[in-house]
Amino acid sequence: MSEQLFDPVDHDSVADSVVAQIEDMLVAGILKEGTRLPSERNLAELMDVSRPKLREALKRLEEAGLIVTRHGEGTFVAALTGQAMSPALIDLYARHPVAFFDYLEYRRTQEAFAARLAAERATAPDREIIRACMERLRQTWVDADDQGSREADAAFHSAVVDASHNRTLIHMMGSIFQLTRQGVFYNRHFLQSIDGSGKLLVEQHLAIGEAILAGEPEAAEAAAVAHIDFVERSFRKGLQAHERETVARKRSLLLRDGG
Amino acid sequence: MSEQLFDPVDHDSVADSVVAQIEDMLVAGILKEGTRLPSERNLAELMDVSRPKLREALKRLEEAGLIVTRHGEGTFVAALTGQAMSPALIDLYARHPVAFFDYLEYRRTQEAFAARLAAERATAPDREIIRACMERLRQTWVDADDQGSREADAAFHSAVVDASHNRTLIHMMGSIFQLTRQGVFYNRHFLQSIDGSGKLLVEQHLAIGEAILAGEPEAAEAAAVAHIDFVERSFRKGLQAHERETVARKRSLLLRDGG
DNA sequence: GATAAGAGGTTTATAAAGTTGACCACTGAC
DNA sequence: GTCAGTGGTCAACTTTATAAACCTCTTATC
Repeated sequence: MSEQLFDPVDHDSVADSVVAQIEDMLVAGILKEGTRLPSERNLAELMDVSRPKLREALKRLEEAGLIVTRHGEGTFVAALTGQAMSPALIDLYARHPVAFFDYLEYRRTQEAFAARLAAERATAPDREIIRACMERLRQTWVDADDQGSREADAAFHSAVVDASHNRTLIHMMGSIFQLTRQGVFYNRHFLQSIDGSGKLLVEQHLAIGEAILAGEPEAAEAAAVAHIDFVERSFRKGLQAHERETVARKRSLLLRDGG
Repeated sequence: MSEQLFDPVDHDSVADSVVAQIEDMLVAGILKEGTRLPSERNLAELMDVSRPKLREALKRLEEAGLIVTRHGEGTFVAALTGQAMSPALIDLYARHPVAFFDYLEYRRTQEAFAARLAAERATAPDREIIRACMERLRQTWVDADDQGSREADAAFHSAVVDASHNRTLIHMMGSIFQLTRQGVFYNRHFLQSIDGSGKLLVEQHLAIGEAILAGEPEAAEAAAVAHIDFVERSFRKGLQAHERETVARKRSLLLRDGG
């Protein structure tokens, strides 16, 4: 957190700007894996930069694992997802908070679907696992065990998806949980923005679990949607509060230093 | 609207970045009129730029009427508001869409307050003027007269504030209406984002007016809040739709050019 | 198999932008 | 009148970016 009223300017180079734009297009899904980029000469012209500077940017993107260049053939978006998201894509997402809202939007529909199917199809072993996860969620909250809570959260959602017995869903959600498991969005700022203590989160997880165990598809779906809605509202509020804090701090700096 | 998949990079100079940061601080209310900026040597160090480049930026801000420099004394934020907002501040606000939300937030409370007082205190002449404004709103909508609608809108809100008989409120809202009267936010994009036709807007204005004429403070206040809430929701939706359109267009460009 | 076009890869010279540092003039406090 | 701190100006140097030329690889065509 800066204590300064005036921030140092970015001094972004031309290559920095090119990298930023291409990364934004990757995050937004405009550029998908396998896509061939325009030739270097063409792209340099489109982006109004010199070819050496464009090449500098492309080299950095290649070193980050986001693109591949082939001598004599062209430049392509690298394979970013498969069984799991590539480290390159995970790192990219982590540096783009806006991706979190898309991530939640996707998760909302997928997890509502998963919760509904799980309520209909959970087997006895599925129920055992879900029950165990629920207990673990309670216990790690009581123990104020952050790392444990994160693992319990991911285990719970994974168990719900497994209980849906829909292979495609299980497969696709594997990549999504990669983000959660590696703590991409579970950072200090995020956790603080939610309810202070996290108790509401635990209760929401338990509500989903109980609806599944009771075999109530509508209730399970509604609880899953409510959970993700809550997370999104909290996160948005946290961002807005952070922005206001920054502005207020700068205002107070001005008063302190004389104005 | 760009038809290109890749946009030219900004090529912002160091001076551009300095100007942008200081303008942001002016819009955010961090730097207020009369405030003395740090010395050039100090500010250059804080912002991590050379002194000649800082001076280039300050010169542009001075030419824009936002700051004043005095040889041997220092650099100060110019007088930006008084009876009315300075052209410099109006121009600055126009270039910062985020200011619109603050503007609406401020208007919401002020106009709710004004509507309530107007319902309690409107005299017979006040009512005549408000009635005439309501008729003008209806007529300009029927005639599809955009310019007339804009003028009728401002006249109506101004009449409501006048009917409140609170001198401070009348005085303060004068500057706010400056923005509306000069069409700062009533641009094509904004009008399109609201309901397509604007009929709902007219109905909301009439609801406020009718509550005032009927002498119902609570109803007048609620109608004013609902009106501003509607405008804000519509504008926010318009911005989001615009962003999605841009992303979708770039995606379709990729498919068309081969991918 | 040879050729051509279009791709990526490298290097040099030049131009543009930015920084460093020194000095001048004005203002206000003492 | 002096001094410190402010804005104002300018030259020399460094860094960044651009333009242009050339090399090497790949693929399609004949």
